[in-house]
Amino acid sequence: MLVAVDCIIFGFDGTDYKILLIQRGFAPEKEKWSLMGGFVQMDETLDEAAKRILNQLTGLHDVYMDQMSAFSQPLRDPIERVIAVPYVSLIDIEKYSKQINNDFHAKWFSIREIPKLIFDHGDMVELALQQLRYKAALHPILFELLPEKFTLPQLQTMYEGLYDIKLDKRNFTRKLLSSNLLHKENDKDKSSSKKGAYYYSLNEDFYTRNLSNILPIVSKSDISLAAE
Amino acid sequence: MLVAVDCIIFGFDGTDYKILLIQRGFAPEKEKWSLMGGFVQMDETLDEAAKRILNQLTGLHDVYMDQMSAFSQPLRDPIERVIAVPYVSLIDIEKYSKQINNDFHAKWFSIREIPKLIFDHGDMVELALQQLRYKAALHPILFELLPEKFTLPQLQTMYEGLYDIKLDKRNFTRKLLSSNLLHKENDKDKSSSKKGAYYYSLNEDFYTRNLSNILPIVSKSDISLAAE
DNA sequence: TCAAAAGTGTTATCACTACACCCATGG
DNA sequence: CCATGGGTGTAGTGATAACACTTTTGA
Repeated sequence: MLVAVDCIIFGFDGTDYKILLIQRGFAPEKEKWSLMGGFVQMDETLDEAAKRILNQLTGLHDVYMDQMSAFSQPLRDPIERVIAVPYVSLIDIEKYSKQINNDFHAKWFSIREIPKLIFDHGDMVELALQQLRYKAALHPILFELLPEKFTLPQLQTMYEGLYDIKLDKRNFTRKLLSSNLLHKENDKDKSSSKKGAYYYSLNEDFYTRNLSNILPIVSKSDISLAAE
Repeated sequence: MLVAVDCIIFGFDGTDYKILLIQRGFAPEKEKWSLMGGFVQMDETLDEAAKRILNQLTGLHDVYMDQMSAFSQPLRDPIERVIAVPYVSLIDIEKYSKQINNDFHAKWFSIREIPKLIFDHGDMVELALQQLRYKAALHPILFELLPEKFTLPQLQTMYEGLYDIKLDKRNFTRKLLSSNLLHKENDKDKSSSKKGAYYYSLNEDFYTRNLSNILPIVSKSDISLAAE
């Protein structure tokens, strides 16, 4: 029996959530779009395999990764029995584009326009999104999608996009600022307005201490449909 | 590479949380205490394997089961490479004792007195408990541990035991009753007091609809230490 | 009759929601 | 000078937390 790891790699470009897909260079399903994946080697853990595979594609290290439930339908891969363990990763889309590895013909797709994927990769993506919505409502993980410095309007757009909701600017700002997660910078981002929006950065200490704590950003009613 | 499933089976006896362990009848680690487990067959999914293995030991069907993250240290099993996928199950301890299968020398252990387990099973149990605490704080899953009819004091003891906290009886009652999860029966349980406590049963419809929704029973501060 | 557990209300505090105007700037 | 997006405060409402006495009944 083989065990594989598949990476669902999320990015956010300021407007849309994207996932990174590759075009398979080998049979079966050559040329079809697929998640980046690979077999687990005899001397590595699943986490190590996932890191290795993500690094192969993106060149990135130290990326947020989260193991999902295994996919184990006996016939999910028509050639042989492969149990797949998907990993959700969140990356800063800008960091990636600097380190791109073109061997895999990778491309970002908006999550609203995902092509048909091989095997059960489509289900994996759907589940990954559900889980992202669930988890992001309780824990401040979405910061992983942003660059070091970001603005409050960017942050808000990111949350609004994930749940397809409108949030109140004032309430959102208050909640985030009172969370102690943010550190205000002195400079502004003027790319999207004339006035400019102040940059913020993560309070790293506080962030790592609180990643596993419950710290809801959106309200319960917004996530009820997205439960794990 | 082999893939195995291990079952962490929780029960609650009215006072303590217990897990069901077996005494291994074969090498390696013969006679040592261990989780009930088994290899995944070529024609079954992981969920099916977990159900099969749980049924072998307990005789039970339709049990709450939840897949955890895989354990994949290359040397976790000294004989050969086995990736283990643990499953948390919650069962009504009374139902089990009626259907006990003695082939496996199974025994309930209080979670405060768990013996040394083989391989990394001890870590699995610890992680399972953490996850149970996390999940039970957000979703009404602990009912799976109780018989059809139960009392509010029982329920409260169960929550208090899991988090090692004291809850206010009035606030707890109010929260549970306002949740719509419970249906009051006409009879009382007189086994633990002279006055007797009314039995309640689950509103099944509402329960299944809301299992995946967020419905906190204990407060955030109680679960912060137990995050996934 | 009394010991032991069950049941029941009220108030204060805190978190969440809704809502509208002024500010700064580049063009 | 004006169009555009950024920034800020307050009041009402609902949820949570703290708190103590009465009821029932078997022994």
